[in-house]
Amino acid sequence: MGKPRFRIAPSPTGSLHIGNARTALYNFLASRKLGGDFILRIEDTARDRSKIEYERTIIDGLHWLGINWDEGPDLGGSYGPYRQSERLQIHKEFLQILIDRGYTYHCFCSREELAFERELAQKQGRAPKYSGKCRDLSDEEVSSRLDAGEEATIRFRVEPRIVGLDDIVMGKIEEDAGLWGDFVLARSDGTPVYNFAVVVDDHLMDISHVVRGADHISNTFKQIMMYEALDLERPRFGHMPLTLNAKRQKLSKRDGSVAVEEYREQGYLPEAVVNFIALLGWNPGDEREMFSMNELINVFSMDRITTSNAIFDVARLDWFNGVYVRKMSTDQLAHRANDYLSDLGYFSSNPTRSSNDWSHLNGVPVPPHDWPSMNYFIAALELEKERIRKFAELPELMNFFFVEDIYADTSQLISKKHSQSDTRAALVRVAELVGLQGVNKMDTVEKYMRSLADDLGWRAGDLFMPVRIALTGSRATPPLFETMKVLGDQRVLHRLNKAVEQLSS
RNA sequence: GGCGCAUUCGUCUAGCGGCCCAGGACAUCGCCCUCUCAAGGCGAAGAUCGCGGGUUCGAAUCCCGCAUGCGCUACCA
Repeated sequence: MGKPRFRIAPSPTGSLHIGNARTALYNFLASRKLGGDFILRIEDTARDRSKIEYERTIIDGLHWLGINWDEGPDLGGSYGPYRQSERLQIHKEFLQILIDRGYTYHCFCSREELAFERELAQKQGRAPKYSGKCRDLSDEEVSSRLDAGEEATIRFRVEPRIVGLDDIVMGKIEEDAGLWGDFVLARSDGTPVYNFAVVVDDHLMDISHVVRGADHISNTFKQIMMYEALDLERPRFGHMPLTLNAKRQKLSKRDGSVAVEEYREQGYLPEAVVNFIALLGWNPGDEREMFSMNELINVFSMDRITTSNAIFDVARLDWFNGVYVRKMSTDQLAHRANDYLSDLGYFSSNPTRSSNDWSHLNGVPVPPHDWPSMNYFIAALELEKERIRKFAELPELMNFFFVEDIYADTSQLISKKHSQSDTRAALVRVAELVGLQGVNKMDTVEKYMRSLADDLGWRAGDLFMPVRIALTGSRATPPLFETMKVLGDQRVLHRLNKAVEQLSS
């Protein structure tokens, strides 16, 4: 046997699902850890649900996460083609082997007939398995019905016995094939069914390890039987537990954010998503929990994959993301945030490009003005950095840095402990102070502000809050004086005066 | 209904016969820090290890039942 070869075989029936991403990640990690190959195969078996644009989304999503493969529809490779739909001929050849060896038979039962039988069985409390009605049709009958143009599927003759496997994560498991009934290998239009195609493809692609979701366990038993009928060496199988939603069901499209794309859109960092997902069903055996992709490759091992399903808890993802945000250099963070915001049309370091402004967030229609430089953005971001959980929060958090006029609620503007006119007078004095001192000397501004509060007989906090509201429109902001420094004299004065004006009426 | 797999704090998990009347992390709550919000520090609360039987001197850990959950049960993948 050659080197370890892993694969992921998503079907392009939707964008990259979080569960698929996790399966991909584990396969990727295992392949890198073992110095093997990782293959992407698109399971697009000619179906109404498969769409080529989803293939693109899946590839993009995987790349975004930092997962790369050695062979795939986009890269090629010596085991191609890597789209299942392009392997039809190959599948048919292998199907012919099975037919020649007598493992199959033609089935003329109609879908309606089958559905009816299934329903009946359900109603009577019997296992709904195929009756085997067409199993022993004579060769003459088969060929004459075929000649007459009757449609037929090809079924696999299941010989009742116990099928067992030694699963990488589940251990030894088995199932009684006697319960199955003969299953379909090829549809009446001649196209092979997934369960058969995987076997052929995995074999031809020399896959050594098939690691996939536990929802494939039943399939695996059937596939094992086909490997044997085809007389092929089978790969090692590993079935990993599923990712469940908060209602403890298999994560599905209706659960909202199940697509990796959505997390990207909400401004999560891919390294945080990877870290979080890696720990959903696997752990290093000690209490470490922060891992870069490379560290994951180093410590990953398949025998530490958990056996029970895990619920996807966004709160934990949020925490991971916050940690990564804080850990990153502000420069780097700024570039990432900038890209994110630009994509949303919010912000561009190139002033001529965007016509968007930040002000729609509080409903005040202010035209864009004074387009900030990257340095200004970085300075502002530096202050917000430890308050960010994901980039989607950025506009709300940083809004006040970028609009000309912020909206300050008059009642919020008035110090809780003091009257409107007293607050107004206090703000006038703050404005004088700023006008005199300049906001850049932050340390002294703070000193002066504190002594001003003393003069007024106010507690410092009672003075700072109205100023904060006047400058930012919010009660929750970065430290006041640093914020003033970033805003600069002009903005600070302008806003202070506005607030004074507002309090005058 | 049948079959398969799973079952430790709300969530992710550690644990593979004595170190566990169960450890860590997220979330929650409290305190400290503090100009607000965060971040950070400290602390609290939170799991009769799904239930019932065994085995054993001793079980979260092994065995058997039951319950629950999830998955599969298609001419879907």
